[in-house]
Amino acid sequence: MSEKVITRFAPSPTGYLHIGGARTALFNWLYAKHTGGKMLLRIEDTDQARSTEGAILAILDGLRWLELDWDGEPVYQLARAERHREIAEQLLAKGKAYRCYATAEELQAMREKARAEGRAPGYDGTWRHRDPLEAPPGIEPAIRFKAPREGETVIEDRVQGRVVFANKDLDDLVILRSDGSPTYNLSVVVDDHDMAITNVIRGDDHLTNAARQTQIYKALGWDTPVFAHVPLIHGPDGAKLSKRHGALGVEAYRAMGYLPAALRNYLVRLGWSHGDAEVMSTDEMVQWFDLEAIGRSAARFDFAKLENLNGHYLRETPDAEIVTRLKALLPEFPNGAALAERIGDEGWRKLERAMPGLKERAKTLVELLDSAAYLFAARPLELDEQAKKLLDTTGRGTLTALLPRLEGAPSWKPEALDALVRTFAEETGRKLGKVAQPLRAALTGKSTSPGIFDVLDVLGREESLARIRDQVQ
RNA sequence: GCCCCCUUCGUCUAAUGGUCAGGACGUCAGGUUUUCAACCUGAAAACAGGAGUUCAAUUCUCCUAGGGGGUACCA
Repeated sequence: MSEKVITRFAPSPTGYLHIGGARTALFNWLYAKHTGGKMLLRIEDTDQARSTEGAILAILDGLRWLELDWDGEPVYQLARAERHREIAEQLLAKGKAYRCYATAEELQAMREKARAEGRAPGYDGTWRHRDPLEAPPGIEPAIRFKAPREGETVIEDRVQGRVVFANKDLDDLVILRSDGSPTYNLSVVVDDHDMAITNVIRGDDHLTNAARQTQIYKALGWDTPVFAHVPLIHGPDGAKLSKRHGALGVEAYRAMGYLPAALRNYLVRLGWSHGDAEVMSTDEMVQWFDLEAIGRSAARFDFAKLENLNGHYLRETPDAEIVTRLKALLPEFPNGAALAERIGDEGWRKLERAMPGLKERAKTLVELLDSAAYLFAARPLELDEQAKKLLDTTGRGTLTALLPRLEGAPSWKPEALDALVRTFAEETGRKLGKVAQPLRAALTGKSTSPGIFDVLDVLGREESLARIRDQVQ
């Protein structure tokens, strides 16, 4: 009878939900779904100086946007400090921990000395056996865990394999600060135990912590969860992911116009694979995901691949949904409010009708909206002097000269252009000689390249295309 | 410094004690397309280096180099 899997995602709210955290959350979520278990969420806010309410909201928002749901209410670690303290006292009572009266300066000196001697820098255990009566007055003690000094601590990691640490390299870590607040390694152990976590899936920057935590589990007589330490994600240059690269919050990816499904698909393939499968549905991911297939080396973040994937998902997304997402995205643009006003209901309708032509050439929602700018541009268009001169003379021949200018000068074949103008005249019910004005109104100059076809898309692309083909032949 | 982890095309990765080392993104060249995009076809592109084990190593072992993580009264 196998226990039901319970994973957890445990971010510390000191910033946004970054891309590495998002992948960790995804892996936890996938593993929980795959095994029919649960994923819990724990906010590790014990660093009160760095934790912020805004960061908590950003993380919850990010998870929701990525559609990674968690079970139950989030657990706030800070609220459990009393319980952590209780366990620290228990350890103290059992002689598995002790009070340490060393000052910050003494600790500093200790580290330097150890380093100079080529030993692992760490607490030397001075207060392990020393009589508390010798404690200097006025110093509040911290409580240190009495780590084993001999032998080794072994972690059977589902990703990293068997990792062995010599106990002599692991010092007596502080579990309760002199101000009475618990430290990370204690809180994590107690919370994971109390929350009945069966699988800890996290970044491999926690590998050493896993060893220390294992020691604490043992001292407490608790079973350790199954560990899986996944490699970190690096920037395009191979260095640690920083703000300079892709270490943006997921909300930045949303703002750049990526779809959650695309981001999930991209992220899951970073460090994990299932044969040659590249594009996979969430259901497939859940079905195929497993910890053993996670690689052991760090992966670099590659925007080009994300873009490609996003374009793929964009093309598969229903038009109406794209419009909905665009509407939701608009407020995040610097000129969002103004743009929203300019578009209006009519604009959204036009946009949805033009969608088939628009979405197949955009890689992101932002690009898509950008290329649709002609639909909502202010009229009349801004034209340069030469274009105006040409317009003034009107007539079909002139239009032929004008259009390429509007287009950013693609090379139109005369007969195709003629057909286009003809089509446009028909569609709009104008006489051939009077097409310039309305066409000018339909096009929008400024940004990007509107593309005559996009105008036709509004009218009904398929039909227009067919007519042009007929006429050109 | 010390401890731990990693190393297959530019990038993400697959596979294997004997393979033409596979796929995807990107790149390049064609095709299709009135532009762009998409799409189709094709091409270039990798086992970090050195020992050892073996009839045979990309695959197993060791060393070196390089990269990464940790080394707090941060998480």
